Amino acid sequence: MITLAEENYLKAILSISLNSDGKVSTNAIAGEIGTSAASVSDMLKKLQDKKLVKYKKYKGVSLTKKGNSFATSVIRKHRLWETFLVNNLNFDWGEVHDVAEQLEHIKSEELVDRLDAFLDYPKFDPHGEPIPTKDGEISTTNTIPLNKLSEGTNGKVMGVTLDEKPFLDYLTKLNISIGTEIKLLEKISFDQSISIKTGNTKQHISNDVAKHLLIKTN
Amino acid sequence: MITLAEENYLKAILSISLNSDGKVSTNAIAGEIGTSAASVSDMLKKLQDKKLVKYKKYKGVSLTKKGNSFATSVIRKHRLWETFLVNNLNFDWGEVHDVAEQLEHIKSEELVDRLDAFLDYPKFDPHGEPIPTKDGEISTTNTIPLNKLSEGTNGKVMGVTLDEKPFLDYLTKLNISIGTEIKLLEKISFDQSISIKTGNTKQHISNDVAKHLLIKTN
DNA sequence: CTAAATTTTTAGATATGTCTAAATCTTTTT
DNA sequence: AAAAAGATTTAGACATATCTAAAAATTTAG
Repeated sequence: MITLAEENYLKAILSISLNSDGKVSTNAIAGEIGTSAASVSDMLKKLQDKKLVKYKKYKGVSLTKKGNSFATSVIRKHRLWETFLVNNLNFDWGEVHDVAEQLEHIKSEELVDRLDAFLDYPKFDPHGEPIPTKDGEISTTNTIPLNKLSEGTNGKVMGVTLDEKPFLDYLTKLNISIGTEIKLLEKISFDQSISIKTGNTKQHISNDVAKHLLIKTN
Repeated sequence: MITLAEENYLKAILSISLNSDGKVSTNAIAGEIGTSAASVSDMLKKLQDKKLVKYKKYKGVSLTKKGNSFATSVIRKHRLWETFLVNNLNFDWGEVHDVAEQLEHIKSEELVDRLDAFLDYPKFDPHGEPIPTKDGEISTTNTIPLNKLSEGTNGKVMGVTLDEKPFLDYLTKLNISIGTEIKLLEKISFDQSISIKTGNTKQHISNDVAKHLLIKTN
């Protein structure tokens, strides 16, 4: 049996490896989970024993096929539950993360499958993130972060890559959500901040915000 | 913070005290939870420290107002989730217990309230058991167990008091569910088994089955 | 290419919740 | 009312998952 803590470690390792390449470091995991490097070290040994990760001391870690499958399944559950919370229980997209973090650990294949059917097999969650299928496939989209666009380009917001309330609340305040049309007006080289136009409004946002907005160009 | 194990103990204590009076014994709790009397003893001390139960060594235990409130809340969540699973995810009434045992521990007031609204404030769960309201009120019904009815009486099944798959599957096989009209034909004094008529079918069931069927007489 | 800085691991504790076996208290039986 | 039976508690372990502090390995910098 896989425990709740183990599931969280696997999910963290998968998250990190999706945004970087090569082995995942102990410190990166500690940062992601919010625990000490010592605890991570301990846990990596346990995950190794269970054949969920490949781990060499001081050399970082990577998921085995089995570990990847568990991690993907947790992400699938998380995103399906977020979809349910927003679509059916009328939660705001900034309010669902913490509850979904709990719901993702409910153990029942049948439940996940039926929830998926109830939601009519959604492909993306309320943040525009792809929902892995039952077989673990994650659809990719040809989107790029807003901060990588060149000046004068038009596009549409397809997703956000940060699921934290302060960030999502700020986007709501800026009138930005999934589907919003955005034109990149100007990039300031000094601090990488950018000017954008949404509707008839000109706004200025930091690079930290822009890098978490996934854009599909027109 | 109240832990998952503590919630289960409180729920068990409430369940037992609803079906008996006076203090709840260590052994009864051990039986309900499926653990040893020693573990129960340990846990009762912790619950006492948290002011969730009143406990005197060797003298049994009872819930404080605070403990009762937590326990009722867990039962509320359990029954709301069972309702969701049956009504919306098309689970059979015998399949929902184990999943609901997990879902009942999800921590979010907001989630429970919104689920309640989504389900349109149901008063009874799929087994006919009353769902406590947000303020902890549990509606009572004037039903009696089938084995307490007198011969010749007609009535309708309003609920079952056992949420276990083998029992519920057997009822399904007997064509008995919530709403079924039943006439008690004969009580056998030897083993307290009874003959009943449902629709045009005569059937014979044991006292163990009959005592878990709640009947409202016509 | 050594020395300092950083990262990672080990060692030793702590908290939770469980267990078995033994001791103690309570209830029942004779 | 003493002995036996039953229920409950204590004592001592164990597993999980965490922590801090110290040690060891690796990486970076001069």
